[in-house]
Amino acid sequence: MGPTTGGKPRYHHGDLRNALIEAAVGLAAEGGPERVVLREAARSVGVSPTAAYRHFTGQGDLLEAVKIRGQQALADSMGGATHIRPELDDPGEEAVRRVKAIGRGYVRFAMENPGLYRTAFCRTAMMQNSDFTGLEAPEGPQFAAFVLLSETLDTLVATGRMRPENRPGAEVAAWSAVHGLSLLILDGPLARLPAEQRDAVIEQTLATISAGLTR
Amino acid sequence: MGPTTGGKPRYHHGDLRNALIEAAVGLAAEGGPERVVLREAARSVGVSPTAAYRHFTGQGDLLEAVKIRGQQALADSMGGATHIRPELDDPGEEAVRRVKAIGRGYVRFAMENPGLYRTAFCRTAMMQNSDFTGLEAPEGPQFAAFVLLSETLDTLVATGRMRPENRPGAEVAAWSAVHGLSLLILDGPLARLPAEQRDAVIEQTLATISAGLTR
DNA sequence: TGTACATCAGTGAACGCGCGTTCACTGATGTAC
DNA sequence: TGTACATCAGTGAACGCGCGTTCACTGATGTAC
Repeated sequence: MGPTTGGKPRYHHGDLRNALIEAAVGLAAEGGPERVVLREAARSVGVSPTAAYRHFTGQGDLLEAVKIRGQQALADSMGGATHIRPELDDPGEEAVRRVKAIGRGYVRFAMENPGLYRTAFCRTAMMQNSDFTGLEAPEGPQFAAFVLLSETLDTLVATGRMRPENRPGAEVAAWSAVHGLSLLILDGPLARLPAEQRDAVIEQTLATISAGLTR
Repeated sequence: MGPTTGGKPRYHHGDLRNALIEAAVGLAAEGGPERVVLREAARSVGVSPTAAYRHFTGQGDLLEAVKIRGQQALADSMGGATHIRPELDDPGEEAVRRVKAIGRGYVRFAMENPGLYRTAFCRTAMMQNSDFTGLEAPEGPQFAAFVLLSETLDTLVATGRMRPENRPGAEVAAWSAVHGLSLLILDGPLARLPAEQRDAVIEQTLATISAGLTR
């Protein structure tokens, strides 16, 4: 049952936690993690700030929830980027193509959702509580993209495109490249690059990293 | 003439602008860009907040100055990382070694100076005023590291290690990899990696990107 | 060398702001009998 | 089916905080004559 059933606002919202997160995601999309302001999220839902404390321990807790949503959105977007038919006949070619497609999806998401992307990678106090170290595939939908990348890299090995001794840590190399590229485009010197040159530089970086992985 | 000449504080500081920047750099080193607080910098220099407005248009201007200092510190650190004697006999080998050394210096600086590193790449309003687009070598000591990288990549081509058609945009690929790696280590999932594995992953990433550049 | 005066570089008090958070509370809901 | 009561989910006012910034000012410095 939705919160607005009946059309009139009710004293009990019904799904306030989610409504607050969605409002906060909207704020993050507009202005990044520093725009995730508890009072403003409450305001835009039409509820007193105090009400938020029934559902979150505080502002940091809300931000953490938004961060996870951002990670999920990134994962979803990247998943979509690899579904391009038809697949190439050669499975090795196909795996290489997929690695690049994943990277392209990553950078595109960052460019299309800069505030949310920044929020997905912002510093938070909760960080040390996670057991994800970037090397193994963890549980949870927000890590789906990482799993997708890992599997594709495995295929690279299985098809003889990547040497097995280069496999460990390959996720990190790939991730580093697209993450760094995204941030240089969003916040760094590449921000002022014309779209055409920017796209060329993205392709060049994807080519370089995939060539390195298949060395 | 230094500001503390004579030992007693004087009404006219003599070098307040620099003193404020240095205090602010210290704050940035402790807690990143959000710790760069005009009032606190003034406090630690022993001067009223208002005095800062004789030397900066406001907090953003001070932060910008700190950011440039951070970029300079990074450049200095990286420059030092390449000065390893003896050079290798083969100039091609030597250029490859230098590319990796530059990257290693970059990541090490980030790990040793996390707050300052973050500040060097933080978003500021001034950003769009710069004419540095990440493709050409600009003026100024804070870009020395970029110039160093460019020259080394040129050497890679000159010695036949890199194909000329891969040269354009190569800085971006290299920079993206070490920038992304640094941030994943500082703020991301790699933060909780044991030092040994972390170092292995750094070397693996440097190997991958340099292999990609010399494809 | 001395003096008047413009200019420079500081002071100190105050402002408004919006935040996160806490407090005592009340309206709505659901459950035991 | 009705009623008493515990519990849940909200309200509204208030707090302290520290920030960036502005205002009218004063002490120090340097320069023209």
